[in-house]
Amino acid sequence: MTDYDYEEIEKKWQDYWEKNRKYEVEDKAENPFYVLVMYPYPSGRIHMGHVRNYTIGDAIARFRRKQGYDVMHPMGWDAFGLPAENAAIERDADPGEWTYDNIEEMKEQLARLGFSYCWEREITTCTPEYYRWNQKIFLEMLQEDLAYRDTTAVNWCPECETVLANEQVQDDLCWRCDSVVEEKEQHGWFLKTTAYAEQLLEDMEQLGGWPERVLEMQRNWIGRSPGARIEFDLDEQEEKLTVFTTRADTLYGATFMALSPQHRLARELARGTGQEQSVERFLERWESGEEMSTKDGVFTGRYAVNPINVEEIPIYIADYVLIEYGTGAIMSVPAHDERDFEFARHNDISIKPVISPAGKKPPQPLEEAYTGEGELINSGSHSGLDSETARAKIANWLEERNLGAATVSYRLRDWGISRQRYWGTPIPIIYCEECGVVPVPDEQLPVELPEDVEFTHGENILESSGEFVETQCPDCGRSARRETDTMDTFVDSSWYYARYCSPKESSQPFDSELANNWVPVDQYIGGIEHACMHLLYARFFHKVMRDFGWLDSDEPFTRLLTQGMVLLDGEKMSKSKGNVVDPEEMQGEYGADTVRLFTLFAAPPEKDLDWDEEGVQGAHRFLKRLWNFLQENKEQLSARTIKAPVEPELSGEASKELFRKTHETIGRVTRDLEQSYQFNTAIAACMELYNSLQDNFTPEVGAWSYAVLLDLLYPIAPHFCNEVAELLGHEELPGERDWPEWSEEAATADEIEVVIQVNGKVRDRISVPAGCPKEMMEERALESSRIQKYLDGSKPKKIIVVPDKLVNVVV
RNA sequence: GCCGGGGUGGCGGAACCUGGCAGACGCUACGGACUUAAAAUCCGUUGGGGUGUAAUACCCCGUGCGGGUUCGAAUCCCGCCCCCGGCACCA
Repeated sequence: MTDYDYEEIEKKWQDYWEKNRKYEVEDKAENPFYVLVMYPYPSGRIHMGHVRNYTIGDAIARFRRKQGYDVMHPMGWDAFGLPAENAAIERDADPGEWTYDNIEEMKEQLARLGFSYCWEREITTCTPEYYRWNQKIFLEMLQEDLAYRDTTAVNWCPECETVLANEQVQDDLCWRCDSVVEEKEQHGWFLKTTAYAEQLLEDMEQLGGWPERVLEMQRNWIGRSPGARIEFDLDEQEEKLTVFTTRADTLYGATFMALSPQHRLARELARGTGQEQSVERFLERWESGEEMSTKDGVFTGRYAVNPINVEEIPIYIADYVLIEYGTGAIMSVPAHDERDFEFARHNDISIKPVISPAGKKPPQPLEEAYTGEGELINSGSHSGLDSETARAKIANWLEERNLGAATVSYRLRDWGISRQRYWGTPIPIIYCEECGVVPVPDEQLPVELPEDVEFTHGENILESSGEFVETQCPDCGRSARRETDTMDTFVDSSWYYARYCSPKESSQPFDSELANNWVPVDQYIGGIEHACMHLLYARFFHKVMRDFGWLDSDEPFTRLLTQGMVLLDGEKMSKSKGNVVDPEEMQGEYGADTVRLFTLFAAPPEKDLDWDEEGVQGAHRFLKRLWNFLQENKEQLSARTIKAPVEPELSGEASKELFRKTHETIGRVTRDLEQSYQFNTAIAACMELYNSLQDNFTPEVGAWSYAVLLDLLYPIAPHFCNEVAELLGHEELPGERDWPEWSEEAATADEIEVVIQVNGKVRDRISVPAGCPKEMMEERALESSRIQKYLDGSKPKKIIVVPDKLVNVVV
């Protein structure tokens, strides 16, 4: 009897897969299935989060292959980014070399875990062959007015020394390093994600295969809010004041206006009103960062005219008005908005109720704002309307007079992609004193990263390259300067899934025909932390590329699985806490198949998984038991070809039960994997089958049943299953043969144990033939002596019979 | 505050969609076998309480809390509590 030598076995099959190029797939597959896992940043070491992510992906890929699909399961590297550059600054390393070395190392680690990638499709985003297409796409967007340059307040991460997009700031902290983000005025390039806000929302209808949680997060992030834009005339001024409101129905109740302290008219309005000093004092307090509340504000000395009733209302500057939402100015209706109410009370501004809650009169004086809907009062010709109708009518009324219009406001901002860092895609723009902003012409792409740079903190490294910065204007030929910012690395990952379909394409980002054959990705797998970053950007890119005519589909990822985190003792693993479990160590100690098995068994994929070494040992024990079972029953299990037994030919209870259990298990595992990738329950079913195999082993069913078990476990523990099948002399290995078939009928027992209840409580169990008629079940139930006892000679009130399940006797 | 997800043994989790034996499967713990001994392995017990026996057995309670629907509720409905996540002076 030989021991289960996972080390040797795993090495052997990994070599076999590599040598025979088992996981390559044709560009034009007949039966395509695209499984994609979020590619890693090549930090040099894989961690448990990667292992979990890639194990799920690999099991899905192997399962679908066995189902007969042509599976594309590619892998690549999110190879631009800060760590390489920091290594260059701190250790004088070459960022490219550092990155490529890491890639080599991680590739080996992935291979040791037995992942079945199409390595010939590998992409590395820091190569000019890849990033030149970032540049191309950017220029196309520029042409279509989807990219623009602007100077605004941006998020600055002092640690990363770069600007961040709004999505990359979480609770005022940098998503990557958790530093507090600062506000800074800076120029930069933006992509018009807002132009697609509506589609990004609408097309969620097509994303039935996404977790509701992620869709909800994106919905919140986009923050659609339908309302109206309304223009207010200013007294003695040419300018108008534009506001956004969701409550145009309360327009008659607007008794003041409020501007954000950052509004461009904030200072200007006060000029010549005698309020200059108060305004100036307030703004200085505000600018110094003083803590303020809803009550804080100052009168500008000016008035605006409410367009609907021509009333003059005072204009204030108020701390509670945000510059970044709507127009940075609001019409204030204290009777119907809590904040406006508080401000009005504190600053002695009149409060005028214009909405009355269903059938009631608003109390006088008003104790609090009524923010609900109702019937319009004090609203001139619009009085008597309900809120909803009034909103439409008033918007119409304004539009006819050119004073406003119905509009939709979004929380989503355009995506700022400029990064003041070296290790990224150069933005292909040239600044010429004569011609202004000039795009780099196609034939000059790629704009490559220069090597004559000095790696230092504190400044944009690209600036230090004379060779790079100094250039000629493509239009006029005079000397000009290149843009020295690089692109956000999320640009790379926004379209990489399409590049995998034609990774070596050299005349365009990807071959549309090939991409349309694979895209959208059938199953995408990754962490939920990308819900409002990568997953939103990729959806945006996909729609843009569709509108360029490059893709047919509306969405990049049909189904999305967001796997949970890997924890240790309920805590996130981190180097600083020193509670990191090293995948390599685990794989060395128990083998890749065990690590894979445990990872998939310990929790459903979308939940967090607490790493538990005793659980790992349990998984290892299961494989060893299967191995030993083979060793002990080798002769009876051996077979060249696997033939499913036919039920009528079976003799004996054990054979029949094992036959039934095997069919049942195939059904359960197939459903678990196909519908929701619930590997944990699928594995539990396999363990049950093994338990039954031990209890009910017979030569006539055993060999087949054991072979089926290998098929079912193959996606999870591929080395093990192949090895065992080979030892048994199977002509075709689990990795090559089809997913087993089953029938519902064969999975159903001839005799079924049904429960007999009295008043809903189980009192007895009897065995009846499957499909037993109701009358017979009822009769048999009443015959039971235990039931008789409860009946106590009296007649049952009612009897409920559920075929093949139970009889409930009501007394 | 608004929205989404969740609450089941000592632990991870199953059954929830589609009402019908709660606790599958695994881990831990305990007891036993094997061993000079230990590890490994194997067998048994493992929600709480009780009755009973050599033993098979039997009864009551139990899925966050309170109500409802139903012959029957972890599952469906209503109200509440708690936890996790997203958004948040968003006009």
